Parts: sequence; C-alpha cells; structure tokens
Amino acid sequence: MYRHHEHQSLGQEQSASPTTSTERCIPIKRRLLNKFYSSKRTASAQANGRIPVSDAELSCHGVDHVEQAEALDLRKRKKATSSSLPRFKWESADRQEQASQQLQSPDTILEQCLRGVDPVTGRPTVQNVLRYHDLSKLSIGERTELDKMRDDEILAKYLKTACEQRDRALYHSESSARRPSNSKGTISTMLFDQEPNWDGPDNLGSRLSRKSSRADTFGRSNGSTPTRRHQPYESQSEVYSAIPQDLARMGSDLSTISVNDLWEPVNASQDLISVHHISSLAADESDNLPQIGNGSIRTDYEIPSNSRNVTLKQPKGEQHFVAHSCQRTTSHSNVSSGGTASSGEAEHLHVGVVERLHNHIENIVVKSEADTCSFAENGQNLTRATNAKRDPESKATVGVKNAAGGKCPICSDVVSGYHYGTHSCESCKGFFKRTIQNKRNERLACALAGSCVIILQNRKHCAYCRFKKCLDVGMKQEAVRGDRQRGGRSMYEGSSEQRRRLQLQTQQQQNEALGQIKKRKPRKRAPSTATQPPAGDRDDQSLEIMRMHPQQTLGHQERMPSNPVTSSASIPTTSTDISINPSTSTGSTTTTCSDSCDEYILYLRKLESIEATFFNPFGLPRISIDRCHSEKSLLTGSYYLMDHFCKKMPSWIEMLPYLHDLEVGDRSVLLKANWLQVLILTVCFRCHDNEGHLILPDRSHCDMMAVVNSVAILDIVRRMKQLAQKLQALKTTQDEYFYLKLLILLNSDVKNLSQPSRIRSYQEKVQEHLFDLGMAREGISASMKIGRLLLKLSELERLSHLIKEHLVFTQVAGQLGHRKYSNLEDMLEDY
DNA sequence: GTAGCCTTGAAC
DNA sequence: GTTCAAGGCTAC
Repeated sequence: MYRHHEHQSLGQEQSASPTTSTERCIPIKRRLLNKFYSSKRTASAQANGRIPVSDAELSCHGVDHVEQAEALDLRKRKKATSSSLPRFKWESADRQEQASQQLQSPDTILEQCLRGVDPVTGRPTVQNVLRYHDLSKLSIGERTELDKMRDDEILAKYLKTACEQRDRALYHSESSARRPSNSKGTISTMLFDQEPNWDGPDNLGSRLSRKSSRADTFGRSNGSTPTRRHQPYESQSEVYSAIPQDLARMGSDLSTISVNDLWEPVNASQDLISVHHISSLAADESDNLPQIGNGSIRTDYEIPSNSRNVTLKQPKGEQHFVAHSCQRTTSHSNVSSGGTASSGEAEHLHVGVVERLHNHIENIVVKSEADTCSFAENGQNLTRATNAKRDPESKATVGVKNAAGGKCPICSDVVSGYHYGTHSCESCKGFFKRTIQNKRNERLACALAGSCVIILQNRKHCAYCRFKKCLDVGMKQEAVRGDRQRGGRSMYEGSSEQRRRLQLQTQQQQNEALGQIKKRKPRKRAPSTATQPPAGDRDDQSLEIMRMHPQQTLGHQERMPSNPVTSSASIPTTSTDISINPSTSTGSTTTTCSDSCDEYILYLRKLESIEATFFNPFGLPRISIDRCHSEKSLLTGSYYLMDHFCKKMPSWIEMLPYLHDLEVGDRSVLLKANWLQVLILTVCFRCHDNEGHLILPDRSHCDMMAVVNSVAILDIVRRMKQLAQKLQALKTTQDEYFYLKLLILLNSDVKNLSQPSRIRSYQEKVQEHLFDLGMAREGISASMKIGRLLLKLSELERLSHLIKEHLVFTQVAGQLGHRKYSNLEDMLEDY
C-alpha cells in the first residue's frame, strides 16, 4: 500500500484555513526535518508509484468513521475544485529523466534553487531555498529570527538576495561557477531508485501533521491513480503565487507535532522512509512497530562542505558504493557517491551520513525542544556513536543505563547482561560471537553503504550494519575468545572484570589517600603470592601498560632497540621481583638509551610479568593437587600444569614480539611444535629453589626422585633438575630467559610453515638482540655464556621429545579418565 | 544464520 | 555456593 499527500487539495486547504499565527512559527527543527526528507524525493516514484487508499484501508489503519466522513467530504470538495487548480501536474516516467538531466546542470540547479524549486520535483519549497543559502551557517539569532518569519517571507528575503548574487555572478563571468562557494555540495540530490514505497517528505509532512492533512492524505480513494504531471513553474510570478499555497500545504500545525505523529502504520513491505520514521521514535514506541521490509535506495547525496561533523568514511571496498548483494534488498540498488565532490571531499561523502544526518535531526526533533539549536551544537549528537568510541566512560554510562532489564543499544531488545564489552541482548551477543568466530565480519557488506538503521524488527536484515553497530556501541572483538575457552572471566579492555578491578583500585587509592586502607587478606589458594597483588591485578596492570603504549607492541620489530638494557642479573622468581623502572637496572652500560628504549624495557618486563601470571604455577588458580607422595599425584599435577599451559599459551604468544606479526597459521604451527620446550624452560627457570630442586605447583619441596618408580619419569625428572641447575649456574637473567623462549618459538625448521624465511630472519634478529644484551652488560665474556645458553636449547628439545613420548604412550586422557586434559590432547594431536 | 537456553569456570 | 560472562547446543 502506498500513501501520499494530496497536493491538489492544498490550495483549497489554504483557502479553507487561512494563514494563522502558528504558521509563522514553524520551528527550525521542523524545517531541518523537511530539509532532510525533501532531499529524498524522486519524481518518478511519486508519479508512478501512487496507489489510492481505499476506505477499507483507512479503517484498517485506525481511521475512524468520522475521519472517513471528513475525508469523503473533502474529496467531494476537491473534485469540484481540482480542475481549477492545475498548478501541479504529476509527471510521467520521462519526467524523471528530465529531472536527472536538470540535476547535471549547475545552471539549472542554480536557477531552480533560486526560484525555490526542487530540481527533481519542480516544486518550490522553502527548504530548498534555505538549503541553498546554507541554513547551517546561520547564527542562533538568525535562526530564531527565521522562526518568527513566515515561510513566504523567508522565501522572498532569500530569493531577492539570491537573484542579486546570481546577477552579479552572471555579470562577472558567464562560464565561472555561479553558485556561491559556500554552497558547494549543499544541494541535496538524493534520488530514490524507483522506490515504490517512498512517498516523499511531503507525505511525511502529512503524517506529521495529521491534524491538518490527514483528510488530504486519505482523501483520494476514488479508485483512480492520479496522473497529473508535476512541472516546474514557468514564471517567477507563478512561483510567488504558488509558494504560499505550497507552504500552507506543508501544514500549519507542524509546531505541534508529537512523537506519535511521526509514525503511521504501514504495510509490511515498507521502505526506508519507514525506517527513518522508526528511528525518529523513542525506543519504547519503536518496539510496537511492524516489521521493516525490503527497501533500496539510491543516494546521490552531497554533504554541505561546512558540515564538518559528518566525516564517516565509507568502509573499505565500498568507496564507490558498488552495490553488494544484500539479503534485505530485493530490488537492484546501486548506491553511488556524489560525483561532483573533489577527491578530498569524497573521503567524507558517505551515504552513511543519511543515518547520521537523520540521527542529528532526530535529536533535534525528539530530544531537543529548543528550536534555536544550531548545527554545531547538535553535531555532538550527530557523532555520538563516534564519541562513544573515543570515550569509554560514556559507553560505561550507557551500559549502566542499559543494564539488565534495559534495552539493547544495538536493537532495543531486552538486555540479558554484559557481553563483549557492553550491555546487550542475547541475540546480539550471539550474533557478535558468531560473526567473529566464523570470521564473517571480513566478508560482510551492505548495499546501503552502511546506512541501515538497526532495530528489533529488522536486526536480521543487514548483518553488516548490525555488526557495525555492535562495534559502535562498544563491543570488543578481542572479547570473543580465540581458543574458545569456556567459562571464567575475561580481561580484555572494557570487560566487566576490568572495570570492576579498576573501580576497586580507584576505591583503594581513595582509601589510601584517606589513610583508611585496609589490608587485604592473603588468598588461600595462592599462599606464595600473599605479599603480592593478586595475579589478576598484575595481569590487568600489565595489560593496561600495554594499552597505554600500543606503539611499543613488540610485534613491531623496528621498535626493538639494538642495545636493550639488561635487567637485574638475579633471577626473579615472581613478577614482583621485576623492577619496572629502567633506571634501577644494574650493569647498564648501554651508551644510548632513548625514551623508547626505556619504554621498551618497561614493556618487556611487563610482558614477563604477564607471563608469570599466566604460567607461574604458584599463581595458578585452583591448582590443588596432592602433595607429591606418589608418582600418580606427581603426574596428575604435571598434567594439570601442562593442560593449563596449553590453554594459556595461544593468547600469550600473540603478545610476543615477532610472533605477533606472523600469520595465525604459522603461529599455530610453531606453538604446537615448541610449546613443550617453552614449558620445560619455564619450569626449569621459575620452579627451582636455590639448590636446583624442582618445586611443585603447590609449593612443596619434595624429593621427586624418591617418589617416582617409572624409569622413564625418573629420567625426565633427573634431566630437568640438571637443566635447572645449569641455568642457575649460568646466572641466566630474566631477559636472557625471555630471548631463549623467543628463539625456541621462532624455529623455522618446523614443517608446514608458510613463511619459514621470515621466521628465520626473526630468529636471527632475536639472536642479535641476545648478543647485544650480553655485550652491553658483560662485554666479550658474554659470548661464552650465550653460547652455553644456546646449547641448552638442544637439551630442551631432547627433553621435549622424551616427555611427549611419555604423554602419548601413557595416553593421558585414557589413564586419567576422570579428568580431561583437552588442551593437552589437542597439542599432542599430530605428534 | 538466528536466538533462546544451557553449560562452564574464574572470581568472589 | 553464587555470580556472571564466556562458549555450546539446538530448534527454527
């Protein structure tokens, strides 16, 4: 079904209800709204797509009998007078072509706009004149003054000015651009590509002003399709005579529009105008709306050059808005950017501005009652999504507002909790998860160049825009776990856990400042860390540092200093032993150490700190194994440790320099091949006491040699103990330990690597860093030590094979069936 | 592919 | 044991 506004009756309407004082005060907000919608008209759509509305349909849509009677009465009066009012003629199909040709002629556009005539429809509108004269440049005072003027007064004022400008321009140069410079790109030429459901801004106006025009809107139900042509005025006098009538047609009660007036029930197969209507509604009202159906739009839309707030860029691959297939689009939709903008401006010309602009107007109409608001002021609203990105606090605020029981900021459904960094409903949570997990976000596209408005009823229609909105409201891709680990709490930026801890931290700082700090009780399950901050806190702080210095991400090898300053020569057993102040480093003989170098060292130690959190068995939560009174308990603890290590390892190596830069596939291959060597090195480096004894995860110093009966296990334990002693004898530093891990992981000899040469070059760089480190600290004597350290890698490899064989032969999962070690099993899959 | 419900597991 | 935010399952 298609509804439209009956223009023919307007003259009569005007005569029936002469201009009142309310007409003089059509607010700016209304004009902006019309300005927006008037840019979306297509003459042909109006000409060809109109279907009369029957009385039955009227009743379907809640029009009562009184209204129908009024409508019938109006129809009779219109029929009697329509022949005497041939001001508008509905154009035929060729009118569209004619209009398009007009669009391409600047002179025509100028002329039309000077006359207040819409270049597409040929109808004079005050909006066009205001647009031409760039309403957004007006001051608040000027806008207020405009509000007090009648529209025909406004037109008269600007037409006079415009004609003078035109005459001057013509006088100076016939060939130069005749439009004032500040008007570049201000003429909206948005075309709807035969959009059958678009009934134009005037009909929106009719919906908006039911009080005055409902009868007109539903008045023509005589069963015949209107065929009048709609032509531009031929003379200036004609324009002037038509303008008051046209203005009157726009409704005299616009200043009393309520939010409810913005919507009127329409057929299920509705269009973008419906979408725009809906998004103008308050969230509560939009819930009751019918499903939005298919729609397509062609937009040749230019943004006013001074609309600096509208800077959304077109997504990659859609710079020219080549239409992609889209499940919600049934008609062909070629969305093309305006062709008259310069290349620089083209960056900012985005059809998505339609939504932004619409949101902007929505803010004016729905949220602001101040008619004198300016573009600049509301530009903040216009870019609120962008601001939300920059300002996590604002998102947090939104999140609080949308907490359980609230509305999903993406689709307005019921919020089910805090998901991936924002409060959202269950379906948007699932949608976001699926999109990331299936990597679908890399191939999503929107035929409307990302301008869809997502609501509950249409959220399934455009995945691209839904996903974009998810990101806009603060969902984090990194919150979707790459390892698909279930349960637990995540610590990505913006996670609820992080927010909670930051809040706690702030609270503690406040308490500290007040001298009211309360010592926290040591945690039972991590006795060794009783004097440390909780493991998670350390992790959190470390991640925070990394976020604060993203440029120091070690994945950027060029940031790696050639002479990194060594840390303390002593071997710290916990992360708290690591000084994060580079100035406290001992043996720092580096000649030059820039700020970036200092930051690098800081970052390096933070990485180590995180590693301690990840892998330090003393910090492992819930690792409660029996004391090593039996071989079985030893194995159980070891398997648990390995399984935990396998689980944490993937996310850990993503943070490592060089490995960060590798492709996911290569990283996975390297991880699977070398994880056990890294674990052995970790255990040998961190889990031994001063006498070289291995220490169990529960911190017990038992003699493992005494409890194991298996020869194979005994050999493993013995060799690990020897390795730990050797590392200690060499006085291996934390930095050296760190580089050894990198060398283990960057093993280019592993099969199935896609970029072995790249990995080899990375490994060589790490070797250089290791040598530079030693030379800087100990001079030439360091080469001997580093040589010995490198020899330990072969011992690590042998140990790794030994343990892997043991794991495979004993069939970990089978023999210890009551407990699953799925991560460990995955790692052993291809062995 | 969607969305509602269920399971999991770290933190408390 | 409870909470809550992850992932999984499954009917549609």
